[in-house]
Amino acid sequence: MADLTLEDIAKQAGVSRSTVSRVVNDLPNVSPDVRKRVLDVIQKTDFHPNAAARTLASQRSWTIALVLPHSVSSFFTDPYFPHLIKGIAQGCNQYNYTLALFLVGTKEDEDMMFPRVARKGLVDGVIVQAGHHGDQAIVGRLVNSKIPLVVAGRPFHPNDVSYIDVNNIEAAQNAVRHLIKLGRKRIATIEGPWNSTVSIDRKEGYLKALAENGWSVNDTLITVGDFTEEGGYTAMQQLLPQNPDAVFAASDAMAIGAMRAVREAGLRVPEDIAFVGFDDLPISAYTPVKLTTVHQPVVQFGVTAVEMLIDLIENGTFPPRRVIVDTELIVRESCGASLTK
Amino acid sequence: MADLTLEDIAKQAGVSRSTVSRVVNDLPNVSPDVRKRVLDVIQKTDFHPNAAARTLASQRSWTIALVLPHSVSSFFTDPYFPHLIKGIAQGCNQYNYTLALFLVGTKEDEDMMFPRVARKGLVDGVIVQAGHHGDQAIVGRLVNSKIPLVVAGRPFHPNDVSYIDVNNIEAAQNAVRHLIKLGRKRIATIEGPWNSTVSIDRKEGYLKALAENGWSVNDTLITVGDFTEEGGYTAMQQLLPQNPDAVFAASDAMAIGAMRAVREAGLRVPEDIAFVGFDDLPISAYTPVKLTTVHQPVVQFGVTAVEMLIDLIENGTFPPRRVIVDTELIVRESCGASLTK
DNA sequence: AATAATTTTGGGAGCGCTCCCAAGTAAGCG
DNA sequence: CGCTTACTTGGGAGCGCTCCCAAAATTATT
Repeated sequence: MADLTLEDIAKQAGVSRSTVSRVVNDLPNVSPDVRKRVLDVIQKTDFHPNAAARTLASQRSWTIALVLPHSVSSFFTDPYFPHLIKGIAQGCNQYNYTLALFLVGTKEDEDMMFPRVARKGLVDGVIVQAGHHGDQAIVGRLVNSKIPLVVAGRPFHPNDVSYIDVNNIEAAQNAVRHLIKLGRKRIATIEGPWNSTVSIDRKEGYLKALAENGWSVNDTLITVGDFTEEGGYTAMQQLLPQNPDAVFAASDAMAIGAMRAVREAGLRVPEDIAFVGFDDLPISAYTPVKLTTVHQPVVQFGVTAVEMLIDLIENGTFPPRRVIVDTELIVRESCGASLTK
Repeated sequence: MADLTLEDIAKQAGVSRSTVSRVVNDLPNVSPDVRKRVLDVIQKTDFHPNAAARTLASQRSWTIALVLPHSVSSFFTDPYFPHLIKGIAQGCNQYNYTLALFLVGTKEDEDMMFPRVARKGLVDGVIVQAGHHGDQAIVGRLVNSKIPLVVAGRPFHPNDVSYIDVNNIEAAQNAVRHLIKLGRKRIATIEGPWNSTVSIDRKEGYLKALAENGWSVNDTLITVGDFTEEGGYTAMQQLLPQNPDAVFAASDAMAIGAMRAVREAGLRVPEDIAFVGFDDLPISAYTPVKLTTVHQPVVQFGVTAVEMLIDLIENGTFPPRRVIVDTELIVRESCGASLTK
């Protein structure tokens, strides 16, 4: 009931503190009967070793930090974040780590978070969500602090940092390839804002798909949104006069907004204009015309990020590790695949 | 650069370990010039005290746990969770606490989480999201462990536990009152599942609003959903033959599904049937007919939960504290308020 | 100027573990 | 049966802090 220590358990089991420690940590070289006796006492007394003492003595906290810069309000609407959190929490559970969460909204938040994460004795390593230009300051400070670090999403300056990212380029390329294969000729894109690596890569995939078919790029078929429904709507209005017969949107939210613009213009999806989105939002399966989109395995992504980080913690941070995760194209109605059957 | 200790700083500043400790912890009884000298060394060397050592010596970790049972998939779609996390993270920042996040999906997760949270030296207190019947086991174990605990959401057995909840009863009552004031006569409700206190309370609010007007309850105007869009749609189909002229839905998702059913039946919102929802989802401001709904101050709710917990940590857990947070009715189009003008 | 009251400073003890080394015990082998 | 080689066990030292108490320095009081 009261606060027990190793020594208390040792006394009750008639052994030494060291032996109890060995049992608790599941180390070898303890005779079976002694181990059992100690285990019984531990069970009976519901003993749990003090985490702080263990951390102090072993210089390992078995805790990792997840740093989420949430300047973007998409934190509240994009299911990416809950899925990422779930994946990372799951990875932590699996490897017996505790997860410390740092939401960084303001510079003050950052200054508060930083010493905690960088100082010894609290966390063994850090996963930081980056990929937006505004996150680079945090990433830089983290890199300088020499703590084991995994960046989720490709950072702007990926030298010497370990990161995990979705294969945005190939995913986008596949999406556009799919539209080409379905016979679309004037394929437009609504890209994301310039300040994220995600946008940059998805656009590159679009361009590569055109290039591999020997198509030239038509700049009037390229517009830029801000990853929101509104942004997609506005971008589509600019696109409409160019008579595209297909659109690859760099996010589902933008695709949904763009389809709304198409509907309001009296055109049909997918007959007149086909759509492929990106993200596989839950709602994309329920839109008036169900959206064909790129699905990212976000939960698995989170688990893998944890595994990478543990590798860095245990085996050193050099050389930096890279993991690029593949995606899946979910074919539904908006691309018009069913029309050609 | 290397790992500094209090002793190192003390040597460099020409004082004792104790004095540095006093400066670091901002304690009185240090002469101004000595304090400055120590502060300068700390600044120059970028020293941060070791968290584990501090925790071990002071028996305070300055960390709180947030336990989120996420059996329900609404974790990924309901912005309630990100907002709650944000509020709690914000509260932690404000009071210099670190947040440890535990996502509990399975029984194994629970068994993993539990010793961590209950054992000394890791967290000083716990906030657990409850209010669903399935969460009661976790709440029970937490209560038994005697660790300072705040439940977010009214638990099923609220005796001797401190909790914070939204004023669901009054909020629902106000919503229904609003419909009554607008002249609606056959007001139906789509309630949530039986296994959550939220559902129970929102239904009670509905009943109270009828009662205070001397209306009798018409059981055929009461249906039950599961908080999802689909559930609302199905419930509304049952309701339609009863010719309600208004519906109070216990969640926005259900309201949105129900409005879809109304539209498909060829009826108009709000002319034929008025709607009030609950939750104020971001999408509710963009539905074909903008949804009148109850807004909950979730971020502030989270901050307050942290404040409650800190109070329990510092001043003991007895007597249990209660906080009931007020809500706001957001009047948009679906209730028909603008029709009567 | 001497004493008392107060403030500032230093150092020992201890928080509850892990890690290392030495001592003790059992097993292996000619 | 004595010796080497394993395995098992116990205890000291130390992780880097906080807290307490006593010593030293400063200030107030008569």
